[in-house]
Amino acid sequence: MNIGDAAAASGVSAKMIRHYESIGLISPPRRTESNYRVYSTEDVHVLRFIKRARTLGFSIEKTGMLLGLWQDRSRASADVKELALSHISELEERICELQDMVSTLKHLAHCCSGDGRPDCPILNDLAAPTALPAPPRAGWKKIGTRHH
Amino acid sequence: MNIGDAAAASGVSAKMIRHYESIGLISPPRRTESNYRVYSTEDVHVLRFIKRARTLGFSIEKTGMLLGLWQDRSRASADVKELALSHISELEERICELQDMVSTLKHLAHCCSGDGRPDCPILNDLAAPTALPAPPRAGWKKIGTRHH
DNA sequence: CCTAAACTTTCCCATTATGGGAAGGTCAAT
DNA sequence: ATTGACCTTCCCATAATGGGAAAGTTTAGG
Repeated sequence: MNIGDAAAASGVSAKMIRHYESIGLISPPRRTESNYRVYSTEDVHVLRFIKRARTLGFSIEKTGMLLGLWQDRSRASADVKELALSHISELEERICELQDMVSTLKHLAHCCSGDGRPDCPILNDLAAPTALPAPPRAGWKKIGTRHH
Repeated sequence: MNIGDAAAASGVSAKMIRHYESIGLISPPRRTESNYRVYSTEDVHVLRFIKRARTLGFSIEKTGMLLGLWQDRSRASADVKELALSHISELEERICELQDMVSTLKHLAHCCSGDGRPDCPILNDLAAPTALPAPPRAGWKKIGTRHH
């Protein structure tokens, strides 16, 4: 099967198949005499595995680890589970960050009349002098006082 | 004030201040005779505004729009609100996607014994032949049958 | 006054994952 | 033989950020 067929059969674009090969996620397939890549149904299984892992949000690096575990018949399921759990944690952290943004924005939007008048609590919030963790370094010089 | 001070006062790194200038998000500040960028406290306000917008997850492009509205005294708060609401929608969509991943993964991890045995529902799921929307193109040729 | 440290400048490169597109070779069907 | 659909490699682009080099500037200490 050529790369286009493997792409259609796996859901991974031809472009990405070549990319995965170039970064070593999958091994280079054999080639026809005319240099076309040739894939087996086994290769397609691997590509689907990758596709599914990516769909679940695993980075390519972690996908590679999962692939390694998958192909290691003597793996411990504990290793896989650990990978999955740490990934869940990362996802949940990102969710929290996004939820924080949403709740702040919802509050601001709720307070905004949303009519033709210019006054806007959303802009006011964005423009509010936020207390920074580290205050400016020792008194800045006034601008325009330096001459060389 | 030099760029380092503006960075400390705004929470935006010097690197990013230059970057924002290069993409036109902020206007080029005047320079000293020795070519150092000079910032006013007004510039710092702008940078803080950007920082806050970025913290709330607005893309740089949308941040630029917000900045434009902020500086337009005759804006309608409805425009700002619309921007905010559409941003909220995007965030919520991303949250949903992440939550889908998490719930699938939690289910799989729950089903995984996580011990020393190799059998693992997580890997089984990843390896499961997923039904693809578009099936492979008309019957692939068997491999290795082509000779030129 | 000189030197060293701290700062600034520009420029290039890396990241993550994906796609677009060009230029050229190959294959299959008309 | 021509045409259209493939394939190949190579370069570039995205979004936002940072790292680091090489060179110039400023400032503080001695």
